[in-house]
Amino acid sequence: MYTFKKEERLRNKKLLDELFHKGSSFLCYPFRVSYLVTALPPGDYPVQVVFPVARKRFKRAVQRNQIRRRIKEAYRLNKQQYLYQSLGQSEVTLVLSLSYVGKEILPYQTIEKKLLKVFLQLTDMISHGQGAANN
RNA sequence: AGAGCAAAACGUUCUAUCGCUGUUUGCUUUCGGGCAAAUGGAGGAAAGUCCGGGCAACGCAGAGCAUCCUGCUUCCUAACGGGAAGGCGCCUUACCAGCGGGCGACAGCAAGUGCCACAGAAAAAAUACCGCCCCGAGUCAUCGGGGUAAGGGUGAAAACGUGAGGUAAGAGCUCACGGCUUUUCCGGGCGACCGGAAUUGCGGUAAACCUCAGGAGUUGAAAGACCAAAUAGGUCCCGAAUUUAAGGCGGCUCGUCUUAUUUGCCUUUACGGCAUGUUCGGGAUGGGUAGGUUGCUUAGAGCCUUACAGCAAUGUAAGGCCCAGAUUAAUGAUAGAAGCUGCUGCAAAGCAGUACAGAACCCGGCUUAUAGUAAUGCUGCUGGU
RNA sequence: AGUCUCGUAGCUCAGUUUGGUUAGAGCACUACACUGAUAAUGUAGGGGUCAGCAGUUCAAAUCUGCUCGAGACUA
Repeated sequence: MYTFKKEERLRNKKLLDELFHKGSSFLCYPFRVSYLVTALPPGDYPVQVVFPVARKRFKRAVQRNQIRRRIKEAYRLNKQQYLYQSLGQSEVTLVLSLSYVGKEILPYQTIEKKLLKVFLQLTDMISHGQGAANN
């Protein structure tokens, strides 16, 4: 349930390129969210995700690790309730990237709050896009 | 006792909940895996990439030149630009000596070449502004020629320093003492070097060119080795079809017309066959790409303890131990408690802080960052003036 | 993980090879002149920790070491 295994992480280089070239994106501070609806056969997990933190913004590897771990933790604890359920209704698979574009390291509670907002906005856009395609 | 400097060593711990990843064992499986349990999971610098190795691929007859690096001696080491001990120089109370402490890119400028701005007479085989001395001229103001580096002044630096002799005035020109230096000899030391005697000489600069001595093949795990599906193309084999070139026209993946004169051989010609070229289909083969396995992480220049050798760096022997292995990249998040430091407070307690920083093939160093602890040493001692 | 280059005025660059006299050039900025006014032009002027810290040297932007920052390359 609250898992985060290899299969949930985006590990394919080609898919990653495709995501940034063809995918849609929006900004929800402190995240820049890119996503792509794929035609992959849905396995156990409907979303493959990656959390990039730019070296330009944070020089030290320790800082980047800290941010990435906090985002990962927030994602792990909340994805089932807020993301998978709403996606399960529309039966799509997603490739997702949550880029951190903030200038300082935010505390965990703030990150979690923002991430929930991102989930809300994302599911809204997905369902809207599906509806438009059907029409 | 406090403060400052140097500095070996250390550089948080525990509990709960939810996770990530390696290994082992068990169970299970649709043979891809899944589940459960046990157990391991960042550093003193993992950093900078400044040196040195291992390892790997490629290259390689030998010698010289070029380029780059190192530079007191001996030792340690797999090796080093690292370390240890020693020598020498500088600093350490007003001076000297010895000891103690700190620092030192510390071979050679007496192999050659170059450079030393401005100032100053002169910056190196020299030179004369003032001054000093001699000679000549003179209208007695001075002028001309010569000698002179002792004095003035300049400069970061001025031809070794002090005293005496000497001289027209001077000058290592000569002598005595002293400083550094070359060569030779004697003594001590493995050696750098030290002490003594004689002797040669006296600007600086080699992080200037250079000389001498020693060293360096190139490229780095994105090195390299292997695997088998899919896709595109290469080569070979088999089968089928077809067979020159240029131009024009039309309904333009094709047909037709004109010209050159009709791919080569067998054959009188046609048909046919073989070769060549093109197209299609099938098979084989080796190479490349996304991917996977390996290199790779239990067995080494490994860690801990003890003994011995050595002033020490370090070595030898014995016993014990097994200690991260990710790959869009794990080693965590949250909450609470404790420890340490500072402030407030009689106290209880409260508040604030808890650094620098994240493995990526592996080691040995160096350098840099670092909250807070901290063994130990020094910040001088002795003698003489 | 590895390799290499660069850092000089507000901006773009010289100067670094071979150390030396006041670190220059263009654009930009300020003042004045010209004009009814602006632009252009002319004259004058200000503005530099030569990325930082040490060392060598009489003397360092230049030579040497270390640090910081920026950029490029190796698939």
